[in-house]
Amino acid sequence: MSNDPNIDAIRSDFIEKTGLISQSEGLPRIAGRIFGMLIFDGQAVAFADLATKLEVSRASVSSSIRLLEERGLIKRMTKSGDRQDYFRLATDPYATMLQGLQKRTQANRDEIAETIQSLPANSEAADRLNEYAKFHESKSAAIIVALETIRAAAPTSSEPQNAVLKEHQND
Amino acid sequence: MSNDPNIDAIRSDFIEKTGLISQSEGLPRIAGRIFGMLIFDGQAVAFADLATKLEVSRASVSSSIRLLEERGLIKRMTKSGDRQDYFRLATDPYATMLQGLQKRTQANRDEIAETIQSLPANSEAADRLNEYAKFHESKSAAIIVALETIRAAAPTSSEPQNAVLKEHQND
DNA sequence: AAGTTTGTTCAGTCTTAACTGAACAAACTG
DNA sequence: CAGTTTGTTCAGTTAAGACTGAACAAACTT
Repeated sequence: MSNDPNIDAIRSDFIEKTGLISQSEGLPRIAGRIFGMLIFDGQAVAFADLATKLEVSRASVSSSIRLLEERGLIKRMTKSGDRQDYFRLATDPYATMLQGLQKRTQANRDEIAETIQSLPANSEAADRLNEYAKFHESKSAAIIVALETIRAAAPTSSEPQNAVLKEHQND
Repeated sequence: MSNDPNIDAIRSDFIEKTGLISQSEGLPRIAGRIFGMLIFDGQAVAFADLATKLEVSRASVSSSIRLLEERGLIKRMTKSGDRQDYFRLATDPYATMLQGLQKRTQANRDEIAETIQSLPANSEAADRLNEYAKFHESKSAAIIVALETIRAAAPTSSEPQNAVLKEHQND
């Protein structure tokens, strides 16, 4: 947090926003707030600080962290001389989010395509199911376009934000 | 339903799939099943049949129907000589779904843009928030592309499926 | 009129998942 | 070694919203 009370208010506000947005995308609200905090602060944040500043239990932090890690949106870091884990945004979290969304959309399309395949050849329902499949298909295609846009526009800075922190090797 | 037990199984399967897909998109499962049933059957389905065939209460049908109507995904019809309401898919439900998604995405982007505006000019957080805003922006733009694709590809048949049914004028 | 069919509403139940506190294991410190 | 800090796990609570049954109003039928 900053020493400017005004900025702190904006920050809290932003964190709440990301919490709500993430919730609408199927993540728990706390995970969204963590994500928002990492965006706003820009530096690696300590595990304990996440719990303290967001006023949630360590258990909640732990499980939300796990979700965000699994989705490739954040990275766990360590700091020599400090036993705590630190977290920062992954290198290109937005591309990764889009990629995940695209995969799920494509999976939906494939499921519908399967249903169509299993239909007898003359089935008059096939056309309508196909419309539905095409909907998912074009959604998927569009997300790929968005992915390319974002990847082109983001030659993401390769500088680590803090030389003392180093990537944690997990599995 | 058809008289072919095989097709009936495929049909039920499909209806369950649409239920799950819709659920992942923030609609109640029953609403998704109704949507799926309307896709598969192709004809207008009576209110009572929705409750019976999906084995859910009329109350659930009523509220899910309301959601689907509000989103512009289905239409209520009447049949002269029949007191029941009938339902069919709206003319281009997929375009409408994409439009809704696009609006919500754009609204998210705008909220973030607002936060950025409220930040003092020299704030070092601005760049990171802007990345986040651009993510939503390109997602929104991509959905518009999908919309155009779908609208171009769907010169939707203008023939009513059943001459006896007529559009219900609601408000 | 009384009775029926229809869809909605509302209060309450049920389900699911988010969230918590406490117990725990691992890694440290003294 | 005993004691602390750290993150995870697990059992249980809480909260949100999906779903139901019953009461209801409106539009019919007889």
